[in-house]
Amino acid sequence: MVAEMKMNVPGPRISRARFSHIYLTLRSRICLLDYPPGQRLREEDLAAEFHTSRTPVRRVLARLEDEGLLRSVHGVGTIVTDIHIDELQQVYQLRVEIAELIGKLHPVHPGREEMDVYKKLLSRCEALMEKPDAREFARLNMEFFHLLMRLTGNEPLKAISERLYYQTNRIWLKTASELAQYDDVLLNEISVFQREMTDIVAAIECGDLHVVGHIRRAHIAMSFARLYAAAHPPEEAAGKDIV
Amino acid sequence: MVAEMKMNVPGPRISRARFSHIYLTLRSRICLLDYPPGQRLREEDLAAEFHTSRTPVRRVLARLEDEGLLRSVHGVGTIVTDIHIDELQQVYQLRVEIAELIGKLHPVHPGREEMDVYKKLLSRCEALMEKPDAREFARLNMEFFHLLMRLTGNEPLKAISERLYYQTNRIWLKTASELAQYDDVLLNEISVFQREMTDIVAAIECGDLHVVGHIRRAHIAMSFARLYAAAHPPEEAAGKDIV
DNA sequence: GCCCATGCTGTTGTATACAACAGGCCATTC
DNA sequence: GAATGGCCTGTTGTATACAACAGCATGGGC
Repeated sequence: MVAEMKMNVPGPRISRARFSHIYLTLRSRICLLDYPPGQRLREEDLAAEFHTSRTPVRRVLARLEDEGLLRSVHGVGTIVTDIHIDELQQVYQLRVEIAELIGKLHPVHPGREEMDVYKKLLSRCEALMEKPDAREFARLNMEFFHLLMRLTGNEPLKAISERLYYQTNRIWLKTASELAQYDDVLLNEISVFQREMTDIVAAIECGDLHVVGHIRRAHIAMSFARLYAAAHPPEEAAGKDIV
Repeated sequence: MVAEMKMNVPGPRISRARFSHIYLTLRSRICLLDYPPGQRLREEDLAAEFHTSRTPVRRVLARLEDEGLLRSVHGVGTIVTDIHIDELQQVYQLRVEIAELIGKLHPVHPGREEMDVYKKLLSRCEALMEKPDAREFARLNMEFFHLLMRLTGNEPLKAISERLYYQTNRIWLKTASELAQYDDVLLNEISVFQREMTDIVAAIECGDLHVVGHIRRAHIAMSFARLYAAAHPPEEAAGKDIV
């Protein structure tokens, strides 16, 4: 009820809504590589696009910089940060540990209509197997993540998990786009993802949210291992050398 | 050499240093209750105090608002958030889980001079037993926390732990200041803290940083339990009712 | 006497002009 | 011809004027 009372506040609402809109839009563009690493963003361009001035835009950019997605340099520009799997190892290690807390802290069992959303994502994933598309895969991954976050009622946990997720989720698209065996890798990744979703949905239907955490943990760890292996070819000549 | 060239960059350095200074100062004031919950901060006053304009101050306030320490309301003011133990339960639950990760992820064993700092804090704690002082206790607690953070090399873990710590660490000072048996509670709390520090120092000297995490976890959980009990008297009439 | 409307005051949010800064271009010089 | 110095452009950081907003007091109407 307290939350609903806040909905009545009209003044700050439009301000916060605009901030949220710009923030989510830019974050999405960064994570889908619409703004690839190294891209320079001009504050005035963004201000014009969102029909506002630089001031609100700078608020958003400052937050994205806090989260490690941007870097503003005086006199140069605001640049999308580059990422490398080596620098993300710590984030992945933390994500692995925290993944288990979903389903452990304040577990929330989804209702029927929420399960339908899972089913819908699963069918979209099957369709993706027929017609692979990296961007759609990335979107699916993000939507699935946000759905998983609804399994816990612990708000700080949600916020932290989301922050860490968005610090790492670009790396897959970036690595994939640099790889030679693009289609093979993509198809394999989709297949793995499909299995993860299937397993997690099964675990939820069993009512055991702890298991969801374990599955998730395993998949995050394996995902990192695959990315790490792709960036560090095992001694002998690999398919393609990055760097 | 490349790193040293960046040391010559004067421009952004002073900007970031100023931001950091204002941020740390305000956060400290909030957490030491120099700015008690409900206090209204005027952006112009802060700007004058730090010899700058509202713009940089607003950057800091925005971040403190993100972290839940402030709340800006258009047309009203920027207000220090009020806190209640019930609303912090989720944060505490998360802190309990995350505490164990210190010493587990990328453990860093302190050197001799760092151990001396621990010893120095311990002696300050002993002195505090003789002459209890809530504010000095809070400071000691904060310094000890920051020292503990040096036990891990995982930077994201540090950042998250710090964020969660500062979301909760005011509640003790606030609860204590509202309590009747002020001195007794304070002395007991110092005593408990002294035991925690002693145990943790012993664990570090044994070289087992995992144990440090377990000790820390136990103490955070117990600290929450004591605060919760103080706010929710066990049915029958207690010493004093809050609310 | 009470109630409502309206203006007043003080605050945060926004827009914008200006300062500080980095990088590249070009002319000048050795 | 190459190197170096200064200028020039474009960008982010800062300061400040103005708009939007909430709360309160005050006065008029009933």
